[in-house]
Amino acid sequence: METTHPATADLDLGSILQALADPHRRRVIAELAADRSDPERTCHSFGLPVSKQTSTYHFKTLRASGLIRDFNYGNRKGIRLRRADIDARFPGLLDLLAAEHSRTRQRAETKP
Amino acid sequence: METTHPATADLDLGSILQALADPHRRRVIAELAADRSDPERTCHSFGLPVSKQTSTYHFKTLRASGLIRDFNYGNRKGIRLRRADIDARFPGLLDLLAAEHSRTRQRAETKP
DNA sequence: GCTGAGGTACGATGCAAGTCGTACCTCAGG
DNA sequence: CCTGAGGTACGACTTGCATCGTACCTCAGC
Repeated sequence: METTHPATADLDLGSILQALADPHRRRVIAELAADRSDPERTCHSFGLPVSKQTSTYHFKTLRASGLIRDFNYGNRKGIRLRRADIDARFPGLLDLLAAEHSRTRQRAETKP
Repeated sequence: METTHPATADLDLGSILQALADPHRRRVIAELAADRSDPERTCHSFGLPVSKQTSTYHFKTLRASGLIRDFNYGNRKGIRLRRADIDARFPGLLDLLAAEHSRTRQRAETKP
C-alpha cells in the first residue's frame, strides 16, 4: 500500500520546503511545474544522476510531502504533479519553481 | 567583517529554500514577511527556543542565503528582511510565508 | 514460464546540519 | 573602568539525510 498521499488540507509547508531543498527533487518539481499540460510521467524520464534506490527514496519523499501523486502499475509507475492541490494551498509556489526552471534552461543554452 | 550579503542577482532559490527548510528560520522569516512595515528587529526578539550560539548560526545562515540583512552596532545587532530584493527575484515567496504565519497564529489562538 | 526492465525493502555508510560548551569580543551605562 | 547583555569563534557531539549494495517483487513480452 503505497497510496499514502496526504490530503489537500494536510499539506504542510515545512515538509514541502524540506522536499524542495534537495536539488534533485527541486529539479523534478520545477520540470513538472513548467509543463502546464501536467502529463503523467515516469520516474526515470527525469534522468536523475542517481541510482534506482536513491530515485525511489526521492520520489517517496516527494509523495510524502504531497507534491506528487503516483500510480502503481506493478512493473511501471506513473508520476503526476498535484497542481490543483498545491495551487489551492500555496498559490504562487509552483510559479516560482517554473520560473526558476526556465531560468536554468536559459542559462544552460547560453553556454557553449 | 560580517557584511557578506549576496547581491540581488545572486540570490539562489536553492539556498533560500534550504534556509527556509528549518522550522526556526522559517518562523523568523514568516514573522518578518507578515509585518509589512519591515521594522529593524533584534535577534532575540523572535524568542527562538535555542541557545545564543545556535541563534547566531541560524541568523548567519539566513544572511548567507540573502533573506535578511543585518547591521552590526557592536554590542547590538539589527535584522531586516530584504523584502524588495526577494520580491524582485522571487515574487510571491514572502506572501506564502506570511499567509502561513497567520495560519499558524490562528491555530494557536484557537486552542485553549 | 522464463527473462528483463522498473521498482521496493532493508541495511550500511559517509557527510552535512543543528545543537551546545567554553572562551572571547564589543560597547552602553553605571 | 568595570560589568553585563548581546554576539561571535572554534570545537565537539548527535542526529538526520542522501547515497548505494544486496536482495526481492511485479508484470509485459517473448
